[in-house]
Amino acid sequence: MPQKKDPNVKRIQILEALNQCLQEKPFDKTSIKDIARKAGVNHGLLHYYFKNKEDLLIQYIDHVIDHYKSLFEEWKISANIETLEYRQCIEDFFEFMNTRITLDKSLSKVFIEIWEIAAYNPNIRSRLQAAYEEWIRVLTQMFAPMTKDPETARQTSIAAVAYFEGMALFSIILNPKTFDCHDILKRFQKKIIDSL
Amino acid sequence: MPQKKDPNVKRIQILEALNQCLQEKPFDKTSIKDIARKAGVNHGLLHYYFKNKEDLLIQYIDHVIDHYKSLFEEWKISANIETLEYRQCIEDFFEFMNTRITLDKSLSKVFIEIWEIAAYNPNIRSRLQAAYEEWIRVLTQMFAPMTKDPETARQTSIAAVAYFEGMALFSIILNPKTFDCHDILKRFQKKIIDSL
Amino acid sequence: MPQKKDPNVKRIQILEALNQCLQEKPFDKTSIKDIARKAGVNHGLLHYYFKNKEDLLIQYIDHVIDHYKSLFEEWKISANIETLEYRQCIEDFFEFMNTRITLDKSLSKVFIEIWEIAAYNPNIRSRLQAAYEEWIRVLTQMFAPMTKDPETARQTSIAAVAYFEGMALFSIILNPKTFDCHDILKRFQKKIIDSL
Amino acid sequence: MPQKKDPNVKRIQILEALNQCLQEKPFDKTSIKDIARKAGVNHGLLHYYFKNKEDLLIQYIDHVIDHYKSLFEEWKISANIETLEYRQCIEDFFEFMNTRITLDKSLSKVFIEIWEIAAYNPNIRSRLQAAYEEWIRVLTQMFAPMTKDPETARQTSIAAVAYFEGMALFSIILNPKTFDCHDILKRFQKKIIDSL
DNA sequence: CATGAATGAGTTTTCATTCAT
DNA sequence: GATGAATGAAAACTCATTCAT
Repeated sequence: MPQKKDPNVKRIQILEALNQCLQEKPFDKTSIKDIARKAGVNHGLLHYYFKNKEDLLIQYIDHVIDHYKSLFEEWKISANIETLEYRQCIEDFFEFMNTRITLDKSLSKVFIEIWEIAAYNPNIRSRLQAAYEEWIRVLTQMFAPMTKDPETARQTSIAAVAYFEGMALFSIILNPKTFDCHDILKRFQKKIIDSL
Repeated sequence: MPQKKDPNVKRIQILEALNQCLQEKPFDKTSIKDIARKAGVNHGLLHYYFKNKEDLLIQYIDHVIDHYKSLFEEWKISANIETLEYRQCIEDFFEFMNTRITLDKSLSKVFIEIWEIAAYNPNIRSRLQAAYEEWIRVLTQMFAPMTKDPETARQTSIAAVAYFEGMALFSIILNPKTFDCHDILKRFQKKIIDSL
Repeated sequence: MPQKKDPNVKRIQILEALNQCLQEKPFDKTSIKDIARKAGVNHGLLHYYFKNKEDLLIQYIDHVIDHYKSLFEEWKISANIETLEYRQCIEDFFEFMNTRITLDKSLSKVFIEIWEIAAYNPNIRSRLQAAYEEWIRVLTQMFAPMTKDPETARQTSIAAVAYFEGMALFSIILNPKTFDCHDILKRFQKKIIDSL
Repeated sequence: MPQKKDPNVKRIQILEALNQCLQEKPFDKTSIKDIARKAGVNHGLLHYYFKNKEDLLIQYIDHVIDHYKSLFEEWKISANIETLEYRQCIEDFFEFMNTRITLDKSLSKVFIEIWEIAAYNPNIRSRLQAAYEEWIRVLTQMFAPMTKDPETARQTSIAAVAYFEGMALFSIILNPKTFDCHDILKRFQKKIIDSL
């Protein structure tokens, strides 16, 4: 017996199709028909689920950010934060970040695309800002017990996230043969912790 | 009587027009006519100076990178590197980077656009790689005398440049009221130097 | 317990919804979904009650013409025609026309739309012709006792109806502040009667 | 040797193509490609000469109204108005109206279309209003010397134009076999003149 | 060199219609 | 009867590119 149709199923199927398309072409060069083809649905249907291409984009970016967040929630549960020392907790978190986010090439590629869109589109930018602010806030809370003042914790967080994003960028842009991304990430994460 | 015009004059006029256009719209949404209008020339002429839109883009990116490099050459001359201590030299270079490049918002905006294009276009990507490689090499040479081994110098360079690019990104994406970009840049540049 | 619903109830509900839609947009720019929304029914249902959009249009126009006719029948009953003089009867009829039809702005607006459709669609045109023919016939009968020959009565009827339709058009198209539609209508209706 | 190209030549060629299209289909059902085909030009060119379909429509309607006006100017010159009696002048003008405008079926068909568009589009409506106001003003000036007060002249003009437009409508909508449009027009034009 | 008219491919979007549930 | 997901045709519009002048 077919279960009751959840309109979200197809909505997410389309968002995932867009995600795949963004591995090949930037959003502006990806046509509605490209996405529909990849999703295996009729292109007209995209306009049934999404008001227009911009709406699809916004929902996609929210979806990516949500994915990000749920990865973090997942980690929090499995990491048993309460049982860890401050330092250990940060180290674990960095490792989670590295393997699940910063070095996830398809995620990084998508994020370069999102940065560019956000640079020109204030609506998208404010959504992205909120996500970064939250990420920075989480990190600030982790750093706080180890720093002499909250401002230092916040500044370190911003610098750390900037560093991660720069490395994510390089993982896509630079020739992977010429440097070991994970290695460099870890080395300077250690320095960040030591410097607190 | 005016002597024969240098075809480069108009070529660069067009490239600068594109630069201005990119402050408003991404390349894919900027039409040939937009650029021609901003350059004050007929749109048909763009196809005389550039084979096609992609060729214009490539020449533009080369032009941006050249601009970058000449900024650096300029600094090298005015900084009297030979007369400086290692540490002082690096500090001066960082300050030059910060004020002339990383915190130049219009340059950062353009770079976000170039990253995105490079992420999808191997031809552009290899050009961008070469520029980053050179930049990293310059920094590595500066760091080398202060580190115990060349690998450390190179890794530190990559991490430093990643950090700068991340901060450039944040200067465009994040709300400028919520953090002081220059302040954070300087603070962690000091840490980088100390850690060598 | 509700008895079986009369399918006509919903049919007319849809036709009335179309009538409302036509106050805002022409038929070609009114979508099936617009009409369904205004009628408070599912859009798929429109294809149960009407073969297609053209069929809906035809039924709508028949419905408007029927409405017209029943207005007239209503008037005939309440006016006690038999008790009136010829002249009085015509004057009363004109007044009924003016207030209930010609100066009913929403009706006039719909009629301008119907004229346009009829101009291009022979099927609609023949329906509209029949309605005008009947209207002209009614008027001819009223005029006949006062004219020297039936042909004069008929020609006067046609001219009179053309005049009314022209004034209905002007009530929608011209700036209402620049002329008093009712005033002009009455003045020349008097002349028509006098000229018989 | 080809004469210098006047961009108006092609512009008007396109407007005339639209005019032909409007004999077959209403504007909303006429596609840009239909018009381009009839004009014998590429459809993309229509967007070169006209900002969009609405702009094309507006220019078309202005063109029709201008055509109307130049017909009138032409008549004024050939009619030797100054040499005519008031009554003769009006009679001549009515005859000009009948043969060149009211009974020009293709013009009437187009006007029914314009009425409909004007009923829904305030921009078009105000253009049409201006044209009717001018026409009414011209007629008012002709009537004025023969009426006891200017208001009567104006009201008679409005009624007369309404009558002509109603007859133009009937020339398209009613079965031409059932009445003689020109005959009826003339008969009641005479009555109008007599009643002044 | 410079102009701007002309082309045609490609894009988003709308919408009547169908149909399984 | 009623619903809403799904389809596909057709529309307006954009734009890089070409080319005659």
